Amino acid sequence: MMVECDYFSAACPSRQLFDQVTDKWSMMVLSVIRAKPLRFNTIRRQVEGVTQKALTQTLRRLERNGLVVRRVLPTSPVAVEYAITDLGLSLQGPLGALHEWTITNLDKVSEAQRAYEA
Amino acid sequence: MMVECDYFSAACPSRQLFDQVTDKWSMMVLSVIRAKPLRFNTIRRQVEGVTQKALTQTLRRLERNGLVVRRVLPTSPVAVEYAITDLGLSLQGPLGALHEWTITNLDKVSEAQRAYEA
DNA sequence: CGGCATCCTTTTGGATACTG
DNA sequence: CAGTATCCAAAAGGATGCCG
Repeated sequence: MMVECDYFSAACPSRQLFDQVTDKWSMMVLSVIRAKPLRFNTIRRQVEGVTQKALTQTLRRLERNGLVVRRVLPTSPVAVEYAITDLGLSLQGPLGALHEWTITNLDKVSEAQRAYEA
Repeated sequence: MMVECDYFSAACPSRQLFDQVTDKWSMMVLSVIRAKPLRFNTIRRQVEGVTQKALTQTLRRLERNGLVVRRVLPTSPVAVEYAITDLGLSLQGPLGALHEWTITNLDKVSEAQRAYEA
């Protein structure tokens, strides 16, 4: 079933989802766990600049939205693994394209910024 | 020239650009002015929920990044028109794809959310 | 009409300490 | 190791008033 949704309506539920998937850290987290599931502190080390608090929040939201699954491994001490889901993988396409855009157009944007200051 | 940029490095300039183009209002503003240039208050009315302050900030940033051009029409009282640039148009592809994703996967996400609460 | 400036409230973010 | 809880600083957001 397709949800009825006006792109510009404040009530449109896809607006909120859009905000969540374009979150500052979500894209990077999804990327680092794409190849294989990773543990909390491994992700933390790879995503430079993320705090423990922010990473926890990001992972919870990703999990809640079905983009990531959390698995507790019964070792001692416990290990926790985060894996990307099929839904998460399907998001990577659009997200990657957007990131590609930022890379390829960084120069044009920088130039525009210099022009703007003048 | 392609910028050297490590996706996960905190110093990577594309990170900041990514944050800016995935801004809450940017996508909607770019969409509404896509067909033809619009004036400030017209945009404001179409993008439901945006405040005057937020719209001003969004437009300034879009302009600064070269995605939008601001034109002052010498009428009385003055009219100000915002038009999308070629760079802005090139961003619409990836941005639109991402928005498409949110629409088509809203159901799956909602289902995941229900599952998560349980 | 299209803003900018100010004020104030609310949200977010970082740092630190503590726990199973 | 993988968090939660707390506290404080910083940033964002809304409301209002004013101006060219």
